[in-house]
Amino acid sequence: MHFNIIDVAKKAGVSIATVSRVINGSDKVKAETREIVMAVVEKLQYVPNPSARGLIMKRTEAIGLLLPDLHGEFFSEIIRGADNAVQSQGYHLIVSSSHNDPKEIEAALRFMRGRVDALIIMSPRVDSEILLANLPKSLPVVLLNCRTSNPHFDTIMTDGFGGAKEMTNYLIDQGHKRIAVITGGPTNIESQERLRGYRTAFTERGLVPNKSLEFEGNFTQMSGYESVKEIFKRKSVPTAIFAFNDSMAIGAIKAIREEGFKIPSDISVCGFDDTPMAKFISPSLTSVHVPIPELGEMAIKRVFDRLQKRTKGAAAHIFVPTTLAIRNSCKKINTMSNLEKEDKVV
Amino acid sequence: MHFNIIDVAKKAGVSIATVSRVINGSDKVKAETREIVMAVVEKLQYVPNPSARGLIMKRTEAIGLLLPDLHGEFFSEIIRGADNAVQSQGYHLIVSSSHNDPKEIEAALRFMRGRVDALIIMSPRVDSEILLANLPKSLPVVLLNCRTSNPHFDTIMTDGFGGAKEMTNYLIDQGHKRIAVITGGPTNIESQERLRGYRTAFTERGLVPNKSLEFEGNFTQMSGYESVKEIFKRKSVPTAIFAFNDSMAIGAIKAIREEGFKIPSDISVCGFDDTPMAKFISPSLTSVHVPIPELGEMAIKRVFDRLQKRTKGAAAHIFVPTTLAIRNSCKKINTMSNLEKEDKVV
DNA sequence: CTGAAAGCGCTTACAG
DNA sequence: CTGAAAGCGCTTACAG
Repeated sequence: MHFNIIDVAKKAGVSIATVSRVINGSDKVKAETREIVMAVVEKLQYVPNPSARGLIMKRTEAIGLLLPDLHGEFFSEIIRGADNAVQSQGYHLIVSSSHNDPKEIEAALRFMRGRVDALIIMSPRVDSEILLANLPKSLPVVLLNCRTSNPHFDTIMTDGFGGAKEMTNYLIDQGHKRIAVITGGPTNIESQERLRGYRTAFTERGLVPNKSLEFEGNFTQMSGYESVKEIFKRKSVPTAIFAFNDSMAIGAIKAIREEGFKIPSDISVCGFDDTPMAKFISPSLTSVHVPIPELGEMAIKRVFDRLQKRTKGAAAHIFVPTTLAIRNSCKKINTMSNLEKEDKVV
Repeated sequence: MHFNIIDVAKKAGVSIATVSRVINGSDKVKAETREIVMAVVEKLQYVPNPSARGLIMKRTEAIGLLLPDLHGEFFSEIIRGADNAVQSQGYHLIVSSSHNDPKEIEAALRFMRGRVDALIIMSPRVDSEILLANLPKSLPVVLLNCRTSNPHFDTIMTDGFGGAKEMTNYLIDQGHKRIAVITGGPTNIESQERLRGYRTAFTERGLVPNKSLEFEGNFTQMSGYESVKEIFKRKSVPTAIFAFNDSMAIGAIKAIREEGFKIPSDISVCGFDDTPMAKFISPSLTSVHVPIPELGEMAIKRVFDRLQKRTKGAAAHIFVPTTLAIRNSCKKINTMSNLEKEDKVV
């Protein structure tokens, strides 16, 4: 049903070697011959078998992208950036997602092997680090926001520590003292970094971060919502809530309103990532801006550098700074009115 | 650097045929032999070359998913549903996105050919239909929300017409007469269906749909925002705005508020798709519920049915009904107060 | 400029 | 139960 190179060769009256040369744009083919072959290729809609090609050329023209999850806008923005960058090079992206436990990651890694020329991995779970060590040395790999103990790989790291610290400082500067955080869980490296930044902001000012204000979420809207419900069971409510991503912030906002509080006048809320959604919700969400599609682009660029041997040297470790996107969901604290609220909740 | 089947055979002291049998779980291998081979496989971390395998077996254990775009939560939810279904069968998903013009679709299709055992295609752009005709007949294909003139393919269609009609009727029942829509553009089949549903709701009641209330968006938040800005330049403001997806509804809400109107008391807003976000924003968004991850799952299920020859017969055409998710962004109209608003805007 | 032939790494009848 | 050999569809030195 599919035509192969022999069919084309026969129909064009040449050898398969010549067909191959035409397909691959070799310059040592007579123009006339090329035209004959091309005409047959067109007519037969011939496309070379990628397996046969991959087998002999050891090149697949595909880049693998391994993603942990697919909730919210964050990962689709990563894919968007990566796909654009890849397509501009005539390559293709093979995305594999929903990998949260080591077994699945291993299966995905095995699958990718031999099917891609390079790999971009986002594996924020700490315990999946070991798997990465098993990757063949010959395969260019870029680790995106992974724990970075293996210096063999190129890495790109968002400054989660700095971003969270800056945001926390911003809140403290606004007079907030009781600042709750909703994390992304203890095994998530990005969450760990952000938590470290949050705590450091306090200690650098001689304050003591209050661990009872650290709540565990999992980056979904629902977990932001539920964490806030949890927060409101406590004796005193914080004046600000810092969710470690925008999805949880949105969930938090809903819960806060259900409890009868206004944002930002009663409670300030901020997020992390600055997904496209952030500026559209109301109040518009103050968030730590991460250049998300650019992250995907950078990873792809780095991969192509490796592939084209432009960089044979040591692994690069790129550190991506974050900025504060200040909008309307946080407000300078009015100490008096806040105390009133706390009373109300007891 | 990579070991191949010959390395394993040598090290295990058997032929490559035996290694192959062990790898593929053939039952005609002595248990003892199998163990020896497996031990070597483990030690060498041997993984069969997928190109060689694909070349001879004509099976890749991958399903292709062709997506038009990647904005918002809709497509990532599709991927999520599909990936889950695929993984449960030991298969893998190859996602290719950002294909909006026929050239890119063609490139993606060519790339997929030979790399996947089946294909799921979302190509809502009308003019890309021709490309699909060129797909090899031997490849199982499921068309997801595509124009469905080619009866050769399996199709899955969301009831955009019915959903939009139902929503429009709901708004009319609430007393709305001036209901603006923000579409997804004239070449998008899903938008066309929804627009048809919207118009039909009016005509079935003996009303005439007002074309000056149809605004063109492109499914992004920003286009929802800008469409509303456009709407407010008109002499009289509608009492309800029906955005053809949730992202545009969220953009619309922002713009409406900037113009000083309240939702839903001044203007009702509703969306389409019912993405996870919808219930979390405020006011919670009334939307046409589409079972998004299930759409991905259904497509995969259908593909496996084909692959396993369970269904050799004619193509299936699955029609997925939608339901109304009524929340707090739409309100029964108060005619008086609305007239006041219209005056205010002139 | 073109063709015959080797070889990429696997699977699978075919013998034994 | 196991091995030798053919063949999947391509590319690429090697001759000519």
